[in-house]
Amino acid sequence: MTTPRTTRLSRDTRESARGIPDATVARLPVYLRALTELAERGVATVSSEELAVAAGVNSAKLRKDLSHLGSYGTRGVGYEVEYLVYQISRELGLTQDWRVVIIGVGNLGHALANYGGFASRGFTVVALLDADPDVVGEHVAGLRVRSVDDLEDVVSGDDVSIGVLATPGPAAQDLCDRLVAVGITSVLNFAPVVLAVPDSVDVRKVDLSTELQILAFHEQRKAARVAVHAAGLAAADEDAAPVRTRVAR
Amino acid sequence: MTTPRTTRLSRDTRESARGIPDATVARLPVYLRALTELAERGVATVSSEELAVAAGVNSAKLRKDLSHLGSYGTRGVGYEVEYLVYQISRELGLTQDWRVVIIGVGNLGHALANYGGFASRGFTVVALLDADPDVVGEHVAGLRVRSVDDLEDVVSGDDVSIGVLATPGPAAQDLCDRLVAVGITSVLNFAPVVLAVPDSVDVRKVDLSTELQILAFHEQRKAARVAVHAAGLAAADEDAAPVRTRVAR
DNA sequence: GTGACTTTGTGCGTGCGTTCACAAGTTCGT
DNA sequence: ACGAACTTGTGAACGCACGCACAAAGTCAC
Repeated sequence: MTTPRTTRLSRDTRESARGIPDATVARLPVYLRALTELAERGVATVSSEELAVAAGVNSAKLRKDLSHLGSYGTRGVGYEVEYLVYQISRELGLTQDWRVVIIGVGNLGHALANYGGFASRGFTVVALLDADPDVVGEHVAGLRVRSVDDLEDVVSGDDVSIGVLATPGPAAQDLCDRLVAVGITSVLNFAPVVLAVPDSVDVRKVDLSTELQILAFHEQRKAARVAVHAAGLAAADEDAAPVRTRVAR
Repeated sequence: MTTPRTTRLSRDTRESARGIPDATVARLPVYLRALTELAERGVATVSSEELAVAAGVNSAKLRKDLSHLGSYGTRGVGYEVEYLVYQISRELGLTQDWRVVIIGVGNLGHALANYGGFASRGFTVVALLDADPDVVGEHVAGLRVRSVDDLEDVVSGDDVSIGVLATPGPAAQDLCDRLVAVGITSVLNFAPVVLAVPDSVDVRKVDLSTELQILAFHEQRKAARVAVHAAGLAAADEDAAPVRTRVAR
């Protein structure tokens, strides 16, 4: 979701050779994390039911997801943890190192640069860029912050494939355009804007404010339901009637 | 998706009177943001097509989404921006103030506490909690960081309805349990763990590492496709033959 | 080797979400 | 007043995803 959810990731809906459904891909990292934990605890084998509980999904769904990667389980036994970790990692492309550039070293950029989860999974932050001259030159997470003016140099020179935008909203589209122009094809966007990119570029958006608003909606609905129950059905009818007038405006 | 997807938000699938599909709810904040921008630019009226472009969705989908809220458009004209902003805000529950507590004031917690998008949309951070004695007592975003020991006091005393977990993974489940115990029914989880909660509690998870891994998958697939094309169809056929399984699977 | 037991892999029905395409309603020019 | 142009709201078709339920395949005890 997704959702949070996704932006333009299914430009090619044709079921390709190893066509793994997007919904499955989105869950693989969760499985991977659960499996890694199991491995660290020394667990050698796991059933779909156990893993499903750990990942917070239905066991049938888990099995179907894994079946898209191949038949890596053993009936009557389960899945070998280490082996499955490797297979999922390979499928996700985590057996190679991905070079990442983070643009925007404010509060969020700091957090991202220091986030251990990146480095631990084959992602290497190769550069931090910021537009603020006061920030440029600072050392964050072992890297010297460089100016956004160097964007083209950094991305072209080094073999960077993923750009992370942690800037204020207004700056994001321009920087995104520049990233795309230098050949970046994957962008993780934390700025509160909808980025326009060519079809060949994948964008995923993470929006804190959006998530809170979705929670607020459900929270409100829960509160309303309780209120209706408390007030009885008569009150609910009163509410429903005026809504019809509102349709006519 | 997206994507960052959702955890157990459809416990009650029954299409209620105002039953708005989850997929629609997830997009309303995006529409709201686009509309707010238009309003600030002084735009009075917008067509579904224009708004759809601004929000990065299909115009038919946009119209269907909005139709779930009621008939707020005018045929031949479009939607009145201010009015639509109000209607969506009301539907999302943003006309009331939601009180939020942030737990974990590390890099990410700092970023969250200082994030303008919260306050601007009816969310008030009423407390920051941390387990680290060195952090407790610091002032962040105009609030004094308090100890997690005060969690129960803070949440019960004040009328807090949403908890944000920005702690390391291992601490999250315990803190979540305590939040639930004191009556919190909505949790936004940044910790890299799958939280176990009662059905009555909504959890949304934001996972930076997951997002990057999904991007890596697509990036890898793009690279693979290019490689096949570059190698020519002969090579592709060689591949295809053994993978006749590819067709029949 | 055989039968009881466990667990995977998947065919199938169902429901949700997306998109098309068009009727219904509104404005504008003449 | 009327027709052309526009735009919303929605019926209907389609496709994807989920989850049930079971056959296939393996293990274990004896």
